[in-house]
Amino acid sequence: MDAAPRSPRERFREQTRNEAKRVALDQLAESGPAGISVNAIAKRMGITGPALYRYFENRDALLTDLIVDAFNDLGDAMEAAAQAHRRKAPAAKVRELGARFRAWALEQPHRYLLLFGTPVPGFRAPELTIGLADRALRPLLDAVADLAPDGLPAERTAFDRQLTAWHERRGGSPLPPVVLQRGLQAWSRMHGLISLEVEGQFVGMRVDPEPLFRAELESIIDQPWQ
Amino acid sequence: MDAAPRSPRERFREQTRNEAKRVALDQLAESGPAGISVNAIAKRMGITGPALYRYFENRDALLTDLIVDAFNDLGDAMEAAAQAHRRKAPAAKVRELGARFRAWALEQPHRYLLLFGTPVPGFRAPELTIGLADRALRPLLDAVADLAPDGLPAERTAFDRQLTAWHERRGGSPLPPVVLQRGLQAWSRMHGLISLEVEGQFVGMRVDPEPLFRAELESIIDQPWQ
DNA sequence: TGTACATCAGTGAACGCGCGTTCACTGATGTAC
DNA sequence: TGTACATCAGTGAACGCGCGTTCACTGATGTAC
Repeated sequence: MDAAPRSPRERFREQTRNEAKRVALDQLAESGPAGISVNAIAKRMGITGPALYRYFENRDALLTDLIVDAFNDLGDAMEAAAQAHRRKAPAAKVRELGARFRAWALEQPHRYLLLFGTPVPGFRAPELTIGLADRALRPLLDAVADLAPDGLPAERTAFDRQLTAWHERRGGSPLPPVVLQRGLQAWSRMHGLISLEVEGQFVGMRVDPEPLFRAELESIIDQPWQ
Repeated sequence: MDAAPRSPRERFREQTRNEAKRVALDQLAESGPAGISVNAIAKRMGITGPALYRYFENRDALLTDLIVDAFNDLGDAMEAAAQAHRRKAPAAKVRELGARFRAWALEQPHRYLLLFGTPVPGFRAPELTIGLADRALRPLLDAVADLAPDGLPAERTAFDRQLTAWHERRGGSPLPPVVLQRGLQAWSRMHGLISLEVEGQFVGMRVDPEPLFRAELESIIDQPWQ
């Protein structure tokens, strides 16, 4: 988006900002959201705490940045995968995009939790994350929509209306409510398994979540459209 | 389990302990896990921080207590529901138990997150919670198992073996792996929707998660056994 | 190319805060004779 | 029933810690003439 950094000083600023964010992610991975502390990050970078205030207005601004970056990163990954598999059949697309989503989450679980986990206490995510989240999930929801046959019924219930309104707000071209519901179902099923996995629930059970995940994707693909 | 409190002093101790835990849950609801602080709880109770050390060895012991209580409470609720609906058909049982699970989670979302949410940073849940979690989920998994027809195939893959081993460890009588998988699927689908709901993801979308949840229960009931 | 000045990254001291936890104590409550 | 003693809930001071954030400063880097 932005043009390349202009002056050397600007370039330097950007480097430092990025390093701070990288270190913040390390802290997040090691100590959870509470570990993202201005002083701790600065110490790791070999500078003093107050120096960081040259780069971020305050701790919340830094946190917001991390979240925005993570959504963008996930969004990039999902769009790249959509692009890579664009010629495949809808079912195959769902498999690929689902796998990509899970892979992204497992590569950096702490980041996944930052986006979809328990809200960081005392931190109110800004409105803009709604749009970002939508971008990250859209390719998969589109692939699910492609599974649908023609001739599905239009709006019938109040719930259907909510779905349609939501879809309109995000600027989607009209789709039957059942399709939208299936999209949310896909998201929720993936999230259920991934969050249990990322939180370590399967470790104690000594069960590999991967086949479970694949089965959930198949269940989305195979589920009849009544 | 335990006999009634013996002396007046013991009774008093138990009262204070319970009040501390009640206040801790209030703090949890208001400020997240980080809000569960010895000093803050004591202040709310109108005593000083150190006084609480008469009742809990340290902060972690208090947290552990909260988790154990919550698992037991959920376990009680699920077993009571299983008892109440014991004469119904399997599908109806799954509906009732699923609804009970969600209701419990929504009644006290912070407690649900304490059990199934992002692990509290720096806090290692003791082994015993595994057994407690199992008790809480068992009635529902049993109901799902009751849905299964006879003659399902036995162990075939390495994954099947993991499922069987897990089920054996929890002391269950033999069941086909597909059935065990279906049970985990039910758990994961419920958790996916509930955790998204509890974290407020549906608020911004203005979509009511309740029909989605009911649809997920139906999907568990209707899913073919291949 | 050389000097004068403006910019700005980073420092170190300081602020008030809340945290978990220990310790020696006071004073009320319960127990034994 | 009355006294002597033991138990134990709760206090208040203190510990060291890390937090976010401000402020006046130093000194290096970049810019303009």
